[in-house]
Amino acid sequence: MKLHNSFTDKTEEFNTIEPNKVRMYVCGPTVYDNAHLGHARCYITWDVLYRYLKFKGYDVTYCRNVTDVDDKILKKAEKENKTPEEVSKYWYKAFENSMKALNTLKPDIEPFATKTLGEMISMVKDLINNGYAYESNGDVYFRVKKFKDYGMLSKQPIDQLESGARVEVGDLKEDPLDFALWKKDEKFGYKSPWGVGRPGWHIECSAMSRKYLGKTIDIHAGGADLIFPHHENEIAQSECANGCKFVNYWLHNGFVTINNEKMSKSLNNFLTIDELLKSYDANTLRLFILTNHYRMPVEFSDEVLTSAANGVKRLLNAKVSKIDETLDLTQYDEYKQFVEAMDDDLNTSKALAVLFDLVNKANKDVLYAYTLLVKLAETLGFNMAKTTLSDEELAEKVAVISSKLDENISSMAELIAFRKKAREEKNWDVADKIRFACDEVGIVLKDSKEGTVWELKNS
RNA sequence: GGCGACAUGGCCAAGUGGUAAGGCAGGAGCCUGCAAAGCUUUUACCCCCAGUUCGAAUCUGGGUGUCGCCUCCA
Repeated sequence: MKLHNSFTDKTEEFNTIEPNKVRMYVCGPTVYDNAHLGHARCYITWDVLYRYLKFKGYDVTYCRNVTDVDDKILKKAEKENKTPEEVSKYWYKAFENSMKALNTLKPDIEPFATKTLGEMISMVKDLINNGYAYESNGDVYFRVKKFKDYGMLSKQPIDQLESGARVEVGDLKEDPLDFALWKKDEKFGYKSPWGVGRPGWHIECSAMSRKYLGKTIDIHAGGADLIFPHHENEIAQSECANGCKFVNYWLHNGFVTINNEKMSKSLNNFLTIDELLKSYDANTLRLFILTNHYRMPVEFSDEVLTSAANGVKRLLNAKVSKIDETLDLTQYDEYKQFVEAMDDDLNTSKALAVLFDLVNKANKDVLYAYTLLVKLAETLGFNMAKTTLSDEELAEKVAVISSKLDENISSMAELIAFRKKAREEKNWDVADKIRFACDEVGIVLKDSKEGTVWELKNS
């Protein structure tokens, strides 16, 4: 398969370090507030990559960190008179719930920054020892100029960066470009060889990636806004500390915009995942996101979301036939087209076209179509299961219908049989009355030549 | 100022040299007691200009417009 590598700016054949094994790292959230649609795009995109790599048969280790030490968390803690741990724990839980609601798979490893401090400190020590970093009044900074490849990822000419950099009066840095590896903080800090302080944001990812995945990894992914300075700095730290290449493939997703502006916390124009899930379901958000290529910007609008919601209906309305586990799905053209599309730098838009083609075939009773549709749709993370009711819930609904009709009916099968008889007698008043009674409890009756089936509304 | 991305039918969107996938919305037809769903069918020469080529949405140059990064940010 091919993936677009931001480092080389080329779409390259994907080769793993170890045969059949993939180690991927995704920059996770800083947990201090609700996750919004922009986060959803990022984590759904990499969820699809994770799922697809597994689908391809790779043994994948997916690591996504949780940043739980950060200025924003501390600020919030002070404001709400809580400990930083309480704040980060609360918002991590919220994040986890949102991710679950979006039907994303849990990463294999979700390290917390505060639990990886040892690795960070040892990495900073290494950098000081080999001259890439220096201590300055309790802070530790990275000597950017010493790393000759600095700017390779973001393609920033180093002199341009310098002219744009702010030179602060009384700065503790040797050079304005230098960035913090460790920051003095006597109030909320942790013990270190340089006094009490906190790690810089960039070192967290370098350390967690090294601890859990190793010095050189296959994939490192995240939002495009992390390219500079975050990922640039990670490369500098990791390669200088480890003396080897850090990442083989850098992958970045595009932004969600709203009213033609990047959706972000600072612009305060974001829609949270939880809010959105009140109006649109997880499949809808996923379809909305996967309709676009992951590197393209995506403009949010209710119109587009509604369009996605209707698309999901078409997917789920595909005529159900029995899932046949014995089929060799790989032999079908649609399977090959799907794989070809996804192999081409995750062309989900094309892959979706294959899914819709299968919907059409399923509706025309092509035997393998439904089985293949479900299998491929689930590979993209769609939930193809029909919403169902527990026996108790259904019995309750039947009881309500029964009382409305003034009949003694104890099951849906009985109800449908009762209605069938009425229809055969062309007793339309009774048949319609049953339809309306069902409708009131959220059940839709679908008549066809083969008989009548019931479904839940909006599913 | 530096670096980069994008501009395809009413909306969204794929396609990166050979005469434009797919989804949504709309029209027409079929099916249908009703309802829902479904099936068939229908609408583009791809921002503008110049160039390369037998041939370009697709390559080159110029223009216009929109967005992003260069500070925390998915």
